[in-house]
Amino acid sequence: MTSAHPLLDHLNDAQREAVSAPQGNLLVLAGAGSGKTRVLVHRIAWMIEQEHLSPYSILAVTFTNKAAREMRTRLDAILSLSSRGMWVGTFHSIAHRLLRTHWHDAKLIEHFQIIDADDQLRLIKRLLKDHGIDDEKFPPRQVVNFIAGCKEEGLRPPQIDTAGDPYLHQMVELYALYQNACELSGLVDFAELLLRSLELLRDNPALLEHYQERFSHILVDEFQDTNTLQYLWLKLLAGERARLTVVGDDDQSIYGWRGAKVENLERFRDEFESTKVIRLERNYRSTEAILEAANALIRNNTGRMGKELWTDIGQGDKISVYAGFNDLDEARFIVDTLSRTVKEEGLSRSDVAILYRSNAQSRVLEEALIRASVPYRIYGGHRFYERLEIKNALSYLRLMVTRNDDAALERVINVPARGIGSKSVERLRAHARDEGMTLWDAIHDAIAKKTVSGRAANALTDFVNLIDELDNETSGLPLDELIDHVLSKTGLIEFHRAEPGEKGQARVENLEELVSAARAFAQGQTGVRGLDPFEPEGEAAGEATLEQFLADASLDAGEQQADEYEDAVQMMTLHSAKGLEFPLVFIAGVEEGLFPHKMSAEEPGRLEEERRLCYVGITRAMKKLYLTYAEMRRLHGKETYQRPSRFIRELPAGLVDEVRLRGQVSRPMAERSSSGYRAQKPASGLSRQTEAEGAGMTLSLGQRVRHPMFGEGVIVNAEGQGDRARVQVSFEDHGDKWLVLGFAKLEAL
DNA sequence: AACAATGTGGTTTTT
DNA sequence: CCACATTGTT
Repeated sequence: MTSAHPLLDHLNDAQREAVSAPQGNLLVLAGAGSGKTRVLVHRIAWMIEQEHLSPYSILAVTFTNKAAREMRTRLDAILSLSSRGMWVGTFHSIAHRLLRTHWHDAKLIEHFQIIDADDQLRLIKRLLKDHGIDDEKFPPRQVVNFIAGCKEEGLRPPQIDTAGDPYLHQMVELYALYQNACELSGLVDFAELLLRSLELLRDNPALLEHYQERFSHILVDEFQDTNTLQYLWLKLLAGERARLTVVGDDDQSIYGWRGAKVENLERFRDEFESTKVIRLERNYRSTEAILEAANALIRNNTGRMGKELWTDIGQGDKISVYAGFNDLDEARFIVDTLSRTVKEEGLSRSDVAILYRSNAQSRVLEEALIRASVPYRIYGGHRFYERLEIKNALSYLRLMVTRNDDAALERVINVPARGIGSKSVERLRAHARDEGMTLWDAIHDAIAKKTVSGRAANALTDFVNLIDELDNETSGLPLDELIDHVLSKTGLIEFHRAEPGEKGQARVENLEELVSAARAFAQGQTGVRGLDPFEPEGEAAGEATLEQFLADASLDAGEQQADEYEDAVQMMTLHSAKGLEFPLVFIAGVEEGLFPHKMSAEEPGRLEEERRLCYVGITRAMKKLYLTYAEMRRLHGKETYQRPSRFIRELPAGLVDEVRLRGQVSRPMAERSSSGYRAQKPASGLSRQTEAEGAGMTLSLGQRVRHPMFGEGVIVNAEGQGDRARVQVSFEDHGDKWLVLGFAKLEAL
């Protein structure tokens, strides 16, 4: 087919329609694997090349830095002119940019710093202690969530109606205290970035007018993940004139627990003028079997916007469900199966993903992989910039930029130990609180007024001198040399090197990595900025500043790096798997209580989110999908009986191939009477039966056996010992099955 | 100020 | 069971 424009080549009808839709508000409901990024990128290119829009008037918003980078890269690849001048970034990075540029109007200090969840938690803990508030009644975590929740709804303390509820009243009080502390220290948290920038625009009509005038076209990715604040932010920025293209999938909304509002999709359709809706339902990723299973599963949810994935790739293999005897058996099965498949199908190990609901599940799987010498890579866990040694280093750097950064100061005032113990810090805090000043100022004040002991005063003097000297000595140095100097002069390198075992070594390497990261940042950063009349003069182009580096570190936690070059099996939670695809996928622990997780099982809304999570997992698979579960699992140290997840039952029977039928193998029929699968642990009856069965069985390959349900067959494989011994029997009418000798009623022939 | 003993709780986490 | 945080001990 010949297209009107090369940008429309190799697109299907729906994609083409989305790319070339006339200027106006557009909602693209893009199913998994339907080429949504492609559509987004091509639409932007279309606007520029076909409709002669300036890149300067386009704003593209994503949730992750990775997505932003990918979009920029792909744009530059298809665009004939540079995408410079176009804003592409995450909600947070764009908000940050606005605040940096207009810090004064935003009522911030010029060198404000960003604090992460960890800093936030520490700050809250300190506040609770300082004000003698019971941290049992007000768990710090909950307080942090409450504050973030309020901000995400766009609420400031005075606007919150406590309705006479003393608990709520206290929470709001804490919110106010926390906010005060942040203001004093020049700290801004993630939610604050957004709320502040919204308030900045709302309260400065001229500024708002400027940006509304500029951004005539706004595009948003993963719209189902936006929260109320982000929605309001977009709406404000868009004003009456701008045209929005938003892309999302209500069926892949899995961050509701973090404030994301799927409803924003419908809200957008209803509130933005004459929004056109286009569905991308053709999937280029998975087999029919996988898509039909996913479709069937998600049909159990209510209130969907409606979408059915389809493909012409072909039917493909059925989905295999494996019932592990226990979690170890489940892991063994996964490792055996993936090793065999990689070998037989010629896959790379990185074509294989093992997905799970919670991180705790990775352990058993890891051990099985190690035992089989299969290289693997785990995503998630601690990110680079969140590591202790890195945060220590960054805290020194932050103090160099902003002495008032209490969060940073608290972290490193005695790291490495320099004789400023908890008592001294306690006293300083009290001093700071009484005088309404920051810790940095309190140190000076206390020394001047001699309210600290001589020894403490000396140590404190050394500390403030250290920071000042660092600042002076490094001015004008390239970023990496600057950091290198700070690391050695503060003694951080030595401090971490002295830590016992491998840990110290690893930490030093991470610190060295930080220096390299700074070097890379400096190289990538030079001369990218400029063009914006509202941007500050001077420092714009030229060398990367420490401040820019710190902001980048806060807003982009850094890819998980570790043996990136080795071909390894990919392990991650279902949440982190969103957006990825793999030829071979295992979803482990598909059990009631685990997935859906017990914390989410009662509330219908949360259960539906778990189901969407399962949908996300299933649609990651391109060619073959395995769902596995364990009938017995070690959870929190004790053995628990697990039931297969309801999600397995929701898959059409015709698409499912039970690798080993649950129940047949794991428990004798007699044990299953009383209360279904919650049956008590098989006790005395088990061992007796094992002996009886075991005694009569001669275990040899090729042995003919009879099973009460499957009839006659031949033993083709065996493994294990005692009552855990399992044999693989090739039945005449039922194919191959693994049976546990201790349970299955096999009769030698 | 470092270390052991003891207690507690244990989804998911783009920024 | 195991990772952590807080308490008590030297």
